[in-house]
Amino acid sequence: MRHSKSSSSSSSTLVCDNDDRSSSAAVLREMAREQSLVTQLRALVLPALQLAGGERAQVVAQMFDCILDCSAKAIAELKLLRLDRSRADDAPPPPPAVVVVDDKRRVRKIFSGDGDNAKPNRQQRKRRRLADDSVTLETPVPHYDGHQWRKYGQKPINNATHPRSYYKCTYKQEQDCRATKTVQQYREDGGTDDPAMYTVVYYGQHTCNPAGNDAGAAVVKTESTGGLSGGGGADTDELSRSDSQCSNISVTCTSVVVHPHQRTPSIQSNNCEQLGTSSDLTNVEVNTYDQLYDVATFSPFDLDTDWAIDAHGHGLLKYGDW
DNA sequence: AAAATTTGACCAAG
DNA sequence: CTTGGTCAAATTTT
Repeated sequence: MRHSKSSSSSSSTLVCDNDDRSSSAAVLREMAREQSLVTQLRALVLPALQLAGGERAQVVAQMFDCILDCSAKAIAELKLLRLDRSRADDAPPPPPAVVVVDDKRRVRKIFSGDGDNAKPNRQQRKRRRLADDSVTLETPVPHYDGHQWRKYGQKPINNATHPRSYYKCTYKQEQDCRATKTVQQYREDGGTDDPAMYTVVYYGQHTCNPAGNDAGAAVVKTESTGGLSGGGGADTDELSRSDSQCSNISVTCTSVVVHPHQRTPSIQSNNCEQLGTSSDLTNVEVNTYDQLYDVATFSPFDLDTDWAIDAHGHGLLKYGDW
C-alpha cells in the first residue's frame, strides 16, 4: 500500500484503510436502508394485522422489533469499529482511568494515568458526549421508545425556546447500563396537523435487560408535552408484556437521521481522501418513517389514541433521498 | 416510605 | 467567560 497522497507530511497512519473505510461505509448505508425498509414494511403490515385482530399482530410486532434491534446494534457496532480505527490512527491509547468519588463535594472525578500525579482528566469527563456515536431522531412522541428512562437534568439551551431534558437508563445503577438520551422540543404544537416535535438524541447502547427486573420490560414514562418540565405524566404500563427473547421492545430507532457525531479532531481537511469517506457517514439515514413507526409500535394496546394520531395525517415522512 | 423529578451547583470544553 | 452535561439534595409524586 502506498500513500494515496504524496505530500510533505509523512504520517504513515494515513495509509490506512481507505478501502476498508469506504466499504464499511457502504455496508452501513445498506444496513440503514434495510432498517428503513423493514420499518416501512412494519408500518404496512402491523396495522392490517391489528385490524384483523388476533394475537398474531403482537408476535409479528415483536419479530419486527427484534429485527430492527439487531440491525441497530450491528450498525452501532460498525460505527464504533470505524471510530476506534480512526482514533487509533490519531492518538496513542490513553492510560486506564480511575474513578474517584470526592465525598466532601459529592463530585465524581475521573483520574487518569498512574496513581501519584493523577489529575482530573478533563477530556474524559465529556468524552462520551463528544466522541460516542449518537442517534438523533425527530419525533412527536419522544418517550415511546421502549426503554425506561430516568430524568436527571434539564437545561435551557441557547437560542432554543425549550429546555433540553437529560435522561439516563433506569437500570444504570443496577445493571450499569450507560445509555442516555436528551429530549428537546423544537416545534410548537400547531394543532393536529402540526404536532409538537422533539429532537431526541440517544447516546450509548442499552446493556440492560429490563426483563430481568421485576418491573418488566419497556415501561416508558412520559412527560406532559406542554413543556418539558411537567411532573408526572401518563404511564403506558400496558406495553410491558413482552417475554420473548427480545424482551425489551427495542424501538429506539424510531426515526429519522443518524448523526454519528463522531469527531476525529486531528483529521483535518488536508488529511487526504479520508474526509470523503468519513463524511459519507455523517448523514446516514436510518429510519425515515417516524410517526407511523411509533404508531405501529404502540397501537396493539391503545388503538384509539394511536390510530387517532395516524388519522390526523401523519403519513410517511421522508428525510432526504436515497 | 419509596421512587421520580426538579433545580442549583460543579465542571469540562470551547 | 459561556455553554452544556452531570450530580445529588430537596421537593414532589405515587
